[in-house]
This record gives sequence, C-alpha cells and structure tokens, in this order.
Amino acid sequence: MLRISKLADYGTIVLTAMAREPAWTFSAAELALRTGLPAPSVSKILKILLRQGIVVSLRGANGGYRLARSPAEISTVQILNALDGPLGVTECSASPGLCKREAHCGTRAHWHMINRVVLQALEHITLQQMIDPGRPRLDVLRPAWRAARSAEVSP
Amino acid sequence: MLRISKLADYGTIVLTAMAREPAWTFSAAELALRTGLPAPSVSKILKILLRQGIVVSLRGANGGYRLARSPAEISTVQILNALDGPLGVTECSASPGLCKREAHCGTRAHWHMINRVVLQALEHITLQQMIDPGRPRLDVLRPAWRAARSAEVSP
DNA sequence: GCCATATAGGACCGAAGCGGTCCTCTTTAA
DNA sequence: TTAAAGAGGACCGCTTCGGTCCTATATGGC
Repeated sequence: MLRISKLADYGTIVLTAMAREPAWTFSAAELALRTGLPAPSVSKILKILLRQGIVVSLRGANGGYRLARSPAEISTVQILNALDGPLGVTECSASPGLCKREAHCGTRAHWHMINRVVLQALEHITLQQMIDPGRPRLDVLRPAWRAARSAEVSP
Repeated sequence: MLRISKLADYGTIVLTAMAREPAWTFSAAELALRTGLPAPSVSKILKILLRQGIVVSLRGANGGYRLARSPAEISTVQILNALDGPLGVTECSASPGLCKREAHCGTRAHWHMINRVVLQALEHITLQQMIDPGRPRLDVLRPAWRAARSAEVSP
C-alpha cells in the first residue's frame, strides 16, 4: 500500500498529455485516444478535475477541456487532492481529531513529520517538471525539504 | 489516499509498546491491553510480524512475543513491508513490469523518484526514534536524503 | 501425567471502497 | 435543426480489508 488510487494515476497521465500543449482544447475522446486510457474513465476524471478548478471546459460542439493554469502552477499534490481526497499517510494525518488515541499516541507525531515531507515533495513537483525532458532530478525537492524544515520550527 | 493500512498503523503502535521494554516477553493479550487495541487484531498482527522475522515468539504457558532485533534495527519500512506488502506510490513503483504503459509513460520516472524519497525516509525512521522523547526532528531524515541522491547518480 | 495457558495457522464473513459503465440532460457550432 | 460534446449522476460488480472465531500445537507448573 501507501499507494495513490488508479484514478489519480490516470489523472496525472491525462494532465501531462494536456500540459504538452497547454493552449489546445482537447475533447475527452481525444485524450483517451492519446493516452490509451478507457474513454469513460477519462471523462469521469476530467469532470472531477473541472469541479476542482484544475481544468476548464468548453461545452457544445468543438468543446473540450483546457488546463485552468499553466503547467508550472499545477502540482501533483493538487491533482491527488482533487482525485483522492485529502491525503495523509495515516488517518490522523489526513483528518486530525478523528482518532481517539491521538492524545496519548506516541507514533502520531512521527507520522505527521513523514506526512509533511511527502506533502511538500508533492507540492513542488509540477506538471511542468513532469513533461520536462531528461531524467528527473531530486534537486527539485530541495525547496520542499527547506519548507518542511521551516514548518517544523514554527508550526 | 496515499495512506498506510490500519493494520500497519496498529502494527507500529504495538511494536513501539514492545520497544519500550525490548527484553520483556509480552503476551498478545497484554499488548492489546496496553495499547487499547482489539485483542484479535493484535494477535493477527503479531503472527504476521513473526513470519516476517520482526518479532520472535515463545509458545506455551508464560509464552509471548519479543522484538527480534533492537529497536534501532527495526525501521518503519520493514513494518510496512511486512503488514502491507511491497510498498510503492504507484503500482509500477511497487512491482515494475506489470504496467504495459511503462515503456512510453512520461510520469513513471517521476513517481519512482518520489517513491525513492519516501522509501528512504521510512528506512531511516526506526522504532528507537519513535520512542525517543521530545518532538521528532526532521534531521533524522538527512541520511535518507543523501541516500536517495546517491541512488540517483548510480542507479 | 494432566491441565491451564499461550501461540500457530487458517477459515470465514460482512462492510466498504473503488473502478468502470451507462443514461439522460444541457449547451453550442455549423 | 442537428450533431457534437460536456455535466451530472445512478448503478453495479468486484476486490480488498478489517475483524472474528475455531482448531491444533507447544510448554510450564502442579
């Protein structure tokens, strides 16, 4: 486990396809064709992304979808949040207050720390990075690391 | 999502309880009592951890479970692997070769990078760290960061 | 030698989540 | 007016997971 859902996985594939031509308006059918994903699923994903403000739509003939922002302004954490709901390594990371054990749970703080690191990492990986050619570099996570550290000092 | 299973969550709670007295042999019932978790679940978890070599058992009267190694030698990644199976942020991170899209999937390399960071982080957070008093420090993840970076240079 | 205690292993079940499909309604360009 | 395309939701089947229980086996104490 510790896995994202299939929907979120598909979502990033669809969005990276769109990010390669940010100005273009894609129909759901065309995106399904380009990505090789099942058309109904692609359609479903786009509708969710629309409601979350990640894509915009044009209805009617010759309609379709476009990215709502530039690829550099769409991070993976936004995509996962949209398609998988609030993400947290443990339940108490995602929705604090739900677990009764919280008060005297020794592991909680550590899961929160791990969660913060993961979140910051996802925050700094954008669609732009995803479509940049060449091997991905861990260096893009440096700001994430710094952000997580400063969050630690002043919570 | 991007969440660990409840079983794995419970597992870390049980193991941290054991880690506070590493020499002691706990019966499953006693651990259930100490942690406040349902006894059948605790028993099930311990049986899995036994098969994975994380705890050792003593059968018969006055029997019970003990950590197989020192708390400093048991990392969270071992616990999650034991209780949740091989972990990967995406399916292709956990079991490469299963996804047909791999060859021409532009997002895969990035998920692998994220996965590597998460894995290394979990690798460096041990039961010892979990029971150390005081707020957890991100500094414990420094070696994880370095390890992930060196893995990038020589895959 | 017997019995109480504890683990070992697996079977079993109910609930929930999720992936996937389909249908109907609305909008808009030609 | 019609065809194309999105909007929204209903629906269903499968899988997975959490949880429980039962039986067999081992061992220490009497």
